[in-house]
Amino acid sequence: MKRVMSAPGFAALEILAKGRESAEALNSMLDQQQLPEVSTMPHELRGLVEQILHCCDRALAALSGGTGGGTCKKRNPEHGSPVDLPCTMRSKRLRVRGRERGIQVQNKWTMEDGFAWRKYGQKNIHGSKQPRLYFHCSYKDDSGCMARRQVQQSEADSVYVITYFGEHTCGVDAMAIGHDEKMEQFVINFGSGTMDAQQSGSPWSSCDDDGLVVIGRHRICVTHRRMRRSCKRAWWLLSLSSSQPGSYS
DNA sequence: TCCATTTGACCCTC
DNA sequence: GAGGGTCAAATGGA
Repeated sequence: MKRVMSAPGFAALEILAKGRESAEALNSMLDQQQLPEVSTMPHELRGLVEQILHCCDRALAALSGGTGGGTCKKRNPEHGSPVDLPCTMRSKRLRVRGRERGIQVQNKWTMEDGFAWRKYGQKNIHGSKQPRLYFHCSYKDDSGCMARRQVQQSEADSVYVITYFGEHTCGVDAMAIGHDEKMEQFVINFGSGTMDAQQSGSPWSSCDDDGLVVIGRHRICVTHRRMRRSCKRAWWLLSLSSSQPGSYS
């Protein structure tokens, strides 16, 4: 996916770099225990800091036109083209050679992260009471986005442990959209009508085939019906997360 | 009718 | 062979 860097793009890069710097500073403060009042939950804080850093890295990589930072493993490019394989029985699936190492993040309140995920599997893990859930990007079919994640709830403290694999190449970075804007600022426009997402019930009923979403200063063309559906879900999830104390929206 | 989720089976790695 | 990851048919909701 080729991108052209615009002036606002450079500005966003600058802001993201600054945000990353701040997160790193916070991380080092946690390392040195300089925040005694939060020492009761450094684990969660560490997870959040790592998540912020990860998000910044991904956003920076996306804006820079790359497919991701050097820390992320790429999936086997052959995956997802089962037609190339012998189709006897159900043996047309391909697997990645060797275990991938993902980026692990812990989240206390929700498994939502702003991206649109589609669940494709669930597995009871040996020695764990909580099942592990498997998700891939909702735009996998549309954009060939190979981002995946695994979610497992910790038995002890109900923390969601989320492990990310691969990079979002779908170009829809809902995380970047949702995290620096207040819900009150969200204006969502589908086709002809414009309305405040907070005031109306759901603005999505007015969408047409040339839908346009405007969230704060961000504009996203949504011409694919399935994509609009995912956006609708994302809007609903954002509404939910904004009402949860401590959520990172 | 379309799409997301569920779930059992298949396949791979260790 | 055990355990984990993914596929894809079945199912249900909008």
